[in-house]
Amino acid sequence: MDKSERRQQILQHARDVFARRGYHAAKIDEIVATAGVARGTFYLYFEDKRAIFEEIVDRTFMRLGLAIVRVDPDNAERSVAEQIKDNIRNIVHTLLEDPGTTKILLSDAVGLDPAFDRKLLGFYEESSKLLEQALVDGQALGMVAQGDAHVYAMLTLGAIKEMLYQVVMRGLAYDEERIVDELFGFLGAGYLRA
Amino acid sequence: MDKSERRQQILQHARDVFARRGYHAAKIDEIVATAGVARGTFYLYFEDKRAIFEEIVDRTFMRLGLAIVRVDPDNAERSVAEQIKDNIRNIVHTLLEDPGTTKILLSDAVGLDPAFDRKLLGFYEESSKLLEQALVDGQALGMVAQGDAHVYAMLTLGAIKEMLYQVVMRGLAYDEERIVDELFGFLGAGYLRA
Amino acid sequence: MDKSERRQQILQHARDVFARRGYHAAKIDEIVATAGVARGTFYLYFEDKRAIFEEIVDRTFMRLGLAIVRVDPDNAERSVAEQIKDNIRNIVHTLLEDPGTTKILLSDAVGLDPAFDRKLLGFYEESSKLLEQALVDGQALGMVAQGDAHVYAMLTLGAIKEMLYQVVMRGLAYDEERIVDELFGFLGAGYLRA
Amino acid sequence: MDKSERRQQILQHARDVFARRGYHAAKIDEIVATAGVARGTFYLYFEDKRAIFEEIVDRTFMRLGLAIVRVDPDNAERSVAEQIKDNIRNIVHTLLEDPGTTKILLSDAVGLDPAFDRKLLGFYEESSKLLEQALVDGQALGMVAQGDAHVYAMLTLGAIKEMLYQVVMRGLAYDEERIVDELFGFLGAGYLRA
DNA sequence: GATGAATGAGCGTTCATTCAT
DNA sequence: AATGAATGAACGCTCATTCAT
Repeated sequence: MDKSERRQQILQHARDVFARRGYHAAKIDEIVATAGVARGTFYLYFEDKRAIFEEIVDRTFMRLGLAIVRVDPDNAERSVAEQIKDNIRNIVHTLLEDPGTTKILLSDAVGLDPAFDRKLLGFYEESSKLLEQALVDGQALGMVAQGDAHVYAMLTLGAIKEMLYQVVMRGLAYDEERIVDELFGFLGAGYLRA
Repeated sequence: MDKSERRQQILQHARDVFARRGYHAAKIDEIVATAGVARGTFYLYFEDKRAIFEEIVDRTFMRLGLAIVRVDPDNAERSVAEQIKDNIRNIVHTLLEDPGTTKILLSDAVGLDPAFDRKLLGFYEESSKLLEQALVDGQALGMVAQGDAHVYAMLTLGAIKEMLYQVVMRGLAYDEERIVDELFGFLGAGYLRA
Repeated sequence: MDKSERRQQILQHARDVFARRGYHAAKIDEIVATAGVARGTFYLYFEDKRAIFEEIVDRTFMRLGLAIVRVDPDNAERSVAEQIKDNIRNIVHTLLEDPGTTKILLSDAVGLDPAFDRKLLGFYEESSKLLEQALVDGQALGMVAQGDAHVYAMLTLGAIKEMLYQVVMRGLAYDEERIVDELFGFLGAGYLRA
Repeated sequence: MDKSERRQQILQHARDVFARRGYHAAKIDEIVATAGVARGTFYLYFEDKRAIFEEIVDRTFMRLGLAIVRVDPDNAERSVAEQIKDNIRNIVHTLLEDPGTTKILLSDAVGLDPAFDRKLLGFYEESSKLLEQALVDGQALGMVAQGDAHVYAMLTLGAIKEMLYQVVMRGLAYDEERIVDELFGFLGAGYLRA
């Protein structure tokens, strides 16, 4: 087994243990036992417990980053709304294809400590900036309501996060496309009718 | 200083320390030093570290429970929508009048351990049940869009949570009524315009 | 309730708690709760936990001291053997009329710490000195076998202690006179027959 | 140093510290300092403080168990009495070859807590059952006085325990064979002569 | 590179004792 | 005298990390 496979193997099992136990209750002992390597070996591949956790989160951030495609207002084939829906679909799909990591991201990584909070906030900031930009573009095209695009972005983020949080934490059996449709419909028209 | 004042005093400072450090980085030593009591005194009033944290969260749950008023579809004075807005206002107000506790609730208490996760999930379940009922009533009156009320409730919850999370974590200076209006507007019409 | 009654009351309940829990597991809290006095009151009557325990043991030593009557070789009415038997009877009776204290003496007080060990050893030394003197007198009268009277005293002490230890620890239902007879018979003739 | 040597090393020094201080006054700190290992190392080899103490006592029980040989009434070479004397010799020898452990057994382990009391009582029960059986056999052969064999066993046990207790606690300089002879003589004929 | 025994800083908790009322 | 709230020294144990083999 070569170095990078070994690394993967540890990473994978660490993710399982973190997802099952949460950050603090996840012991290095359980991770190495699960991964089938010696305790010292763990430290050959990762600086410390915090680092491997951070890497798991960072990888998810990266996968999410790839899932989000910049909205192009001039795209002749797909409207801004469609592109937003595509993004929602990609995000939902990315997060639900690995529920363990999603649980780590939406639950275990939250409130870990001030430094991690900043990292999380930074990522959400970045993501909502992307969305915000798309919304501003959409507003110029009349496709997005006039209003605080920054707030819209936050609310959207919150709706997505909660939906997925509930799904992974409670094992709700919502179909991915169903989730996407609900989210998109909600963004489109809310639900209150005067 | 009588017993209940002393209890309050410890509770207050514990809340500050938890909010500043997060659950695990909050040491009993810092709590008692901040509260100006001896280590042993802490244990006269609280079973253990976990118990005081749980009490802080429980009290917030209770305050929130009081803030939420059951929506009455037959109320002649306030429409379902207005009552929902009142509830949003109450929730936002309750959480923003004590940002430290809100940070604890929305950040530190998340992913603490499986038992606490269940408690959290339980509270959100209960809250969204209330909202869901209101939405179902609203649907009967034609005031809420046909659609999965349970999903609407989750998305609403997520939007509120994220908005307040951002406000308390980043110290965003949004006016309470502004937040309420944005949330209500969002629930009312989303933002995407075909 | 006057001072000495109050003292008695605490002492009595302390004895019960020590007997039930053993020295270390007996908490001042339980003693005062059982005695129905405030924690501070305890310290008005006793120096500290160790002191009350020591007093319980000392009182038992004193009661035992009174139970043991110096053997008079010139006593015309009762032979040395009879006087020894009387002593055994008194000791057994004294210890079995208060099994809780006996358990404290034979179990809880043992191995408490080096200082207490010395106290115990001192008491046993003193007691066996008394017996030893009686045996030496008996040897002069030809009523006690020639042999190391000091050893005889130790073995006698051990036999009595073990018998009573078993009785109080296991609640064996031996009749006092039966115990006395067995002990006396044992001292008289052993049990091995060539 | 391999695992079992390291274990021995810790066990040995723990025994010394327990013997010197008694169970409660023996601190893990002193044990590890004496053994020359780190605090954590202790816990690699032993579950907790109680466990290492229990192991010390259990090992002594086991050594004693091996020292006691079932008495065979049909043994043509050694009479029941001789076999009993052999057993006394073995017991005395086993306990005096390691006075520290004997002090632990006869002093520190006594009255530790109800659970340990039961363990102790259980061992003494078992041991005296063996002796009792031998005595019953001896009675059938006319070599042991008619009488309550169970009581004889207890008294014998007590005599042995006290003798060794005094020897190890006070450092009495009795020769092993002397002790055996005294004990055996005592069992044989007691000392009172009408 | 891999191992796993060893390390030791760190923390929550207990409980005998004190002391202001 | 009585109370009981307050104290703080003390200690067992955990577990992430290191390092000799």
